[in-house]
Amino acid sequence: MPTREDTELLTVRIAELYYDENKTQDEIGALLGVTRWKVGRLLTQARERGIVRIEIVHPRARRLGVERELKERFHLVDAVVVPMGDDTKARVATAAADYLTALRPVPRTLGISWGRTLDDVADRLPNGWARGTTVVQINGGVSLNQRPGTAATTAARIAHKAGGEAVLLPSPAILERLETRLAIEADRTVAGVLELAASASVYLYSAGVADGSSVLIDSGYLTPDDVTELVRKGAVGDVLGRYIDANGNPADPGLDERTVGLELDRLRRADAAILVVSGEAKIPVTRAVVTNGLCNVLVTDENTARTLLEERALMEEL
Amino acid sequence: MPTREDTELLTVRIAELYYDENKTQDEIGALLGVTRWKVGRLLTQARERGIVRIEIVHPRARRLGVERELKERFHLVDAVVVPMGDDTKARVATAAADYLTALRPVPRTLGISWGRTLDDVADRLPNGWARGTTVVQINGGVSLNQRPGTAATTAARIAHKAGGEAVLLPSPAILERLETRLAIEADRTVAGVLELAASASVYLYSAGVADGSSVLIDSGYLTPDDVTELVRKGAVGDVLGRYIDANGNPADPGLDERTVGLELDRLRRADAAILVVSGEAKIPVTRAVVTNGLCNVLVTDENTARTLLEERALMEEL
DNA sequence: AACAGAAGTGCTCATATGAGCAGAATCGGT
DNA sequence: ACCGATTCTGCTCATATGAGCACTTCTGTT
Repeated sequence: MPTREDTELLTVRIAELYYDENKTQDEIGALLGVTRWKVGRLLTQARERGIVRIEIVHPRARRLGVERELKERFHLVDAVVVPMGDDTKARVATAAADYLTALRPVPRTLGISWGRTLDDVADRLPNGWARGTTVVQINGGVSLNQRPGTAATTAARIAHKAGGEAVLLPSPAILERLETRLAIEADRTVAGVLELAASASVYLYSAGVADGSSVLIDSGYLTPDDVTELVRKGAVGDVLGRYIDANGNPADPGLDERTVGLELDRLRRADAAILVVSGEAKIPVTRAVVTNGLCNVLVTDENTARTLLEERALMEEL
Repeated sequence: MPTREDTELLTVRIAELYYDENKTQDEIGALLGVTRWKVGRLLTQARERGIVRIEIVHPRARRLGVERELKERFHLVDAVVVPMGDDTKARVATAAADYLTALRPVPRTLGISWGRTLDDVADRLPNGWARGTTVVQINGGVSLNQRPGTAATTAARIAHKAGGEAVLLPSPAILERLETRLAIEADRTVAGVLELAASASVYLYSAGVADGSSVLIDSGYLTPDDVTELVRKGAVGDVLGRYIDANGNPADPGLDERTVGLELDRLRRADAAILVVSGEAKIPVTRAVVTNGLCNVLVTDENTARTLLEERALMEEL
């Protein structure tokens, strides 16, 4: 009787002849003394069982299978997953730019956050990616930043490449007192921008990690101690400058009320709320965003995607 | 006009849909707005240009392409090349065992050398690999070895698994004086074995490196100094206990005349002279054997094979 | 501007291949 | 040892695919 071992060896030989030598299944059958149907079946098995591995090696390759799983498990409209590489972050940014360029209908108004990731995406958008799209900032700026103007230039660049207008949010990200926030939001300019932001159909944003590396610390809005305290309260990271816990709720409601920018709830009703994230550290925030409907399109790397899916799979086993 | 970049991206998308999503070329064409013929052509390109990489992942996988090149360049009857892995040596041994098992016609008499490699091959031969094949040792034994009997047991094991008889060569590998060698070869038993060895149709042997690691040093036939001297004379390694230079000639004719065993020339006229080698260190001997017709079947690892081919390619560029 | 050669395109047609199915072989439990 | 259930096998047939071929479109040269 043919043992498991034998069949496997036969399968390997068949795979070699088929994929390396471009022989036809018929020829292989004749050569190895099996029917061509068996050859076909063993080839299917070989692919299924991973003996034959077909890989697409390209910086712009995607992981369609993982994307499908993500969409299904997290009820997303779309997902873009790029394979890992030494330039993973760049690949994710390129993928986001590609996605935005291909997005139909082309958004009349696009709301964006700011940060390193968004900057990378702006870099990679081609000129003419849209025709006359208005780009509006959806969370408070970084006037205190060492690299002044980054937030503003990101929006300006994206708008410029679309042949459209950039609308900046002339406000700090976080204010010291609730009253100040209310006052500044009452200001006609700021109110107008926020209104425009709320009217956008598409949002593109990233997320920050709740640790010492936060841009909000760099920018002087928070101290490292503030962040430690936030983490103690359950914060996993920030979206649009707002720190959320694993359930997608503000980790510190008091702080949240002093934060200027789009309400997170608005994201749930957007045509496209596109979260762009990459890197091991951001997995917890990403999970929070994705499990709580704070985005409906996720652009990320394979590692992040798979981690999210694994955890979810484990949970379902209970 | 479509730029190179565009086409490449299109190719990647097509490859993903075809290989990851099992869509038909027709469907892909419709989906991406190109004719199905273009889809087919781009897929061919993708394979050629390495964007799509198809790999057979299995310890018993082989490298048929490299094998073909080896056969052609070195005028071999056959070549077996296994992919690298953490168990490369084991793979090569298994491949040699497979080859021997599949060899037709089944040899009535098989001549073998001894050593670690041959031992590994013996281990991996299945019971009943042949029916009644006589296994004869073709070079002097290792009576002085710390692990006594290895050489004898190798032959015995191979013979046993074939349901045949083992014939051992009861002689030291190297003698101190030419006269002694002549005397021992004149002895009826030894002469008989050598005659039988010369009558074999198939030979299976490995090769040794000319350095301190040589089994002939371990066995006490040579001192490290002897080997250093041999290297000075151009020795690259030994085959059947005989040290050869890059041209396949005895590195030290005097020594060669004191070595007991089959003449290397006999290998050139064998139906199958199967060399089994693995490992970076053995590349020089392998090259010597292979370029000088001292084997007509080579069983080795991918690294060795590719190195031999590259060198050859370089030479041809001149 | 004209043109030869190369590269690319859409097509026909022969062939390779997978889906689906009925019968054979094998398995596992009593 | 029996029989029901599953797996395996060889097949038909519809479909997917690559080779080959005119024809078009570039490209670079005079």
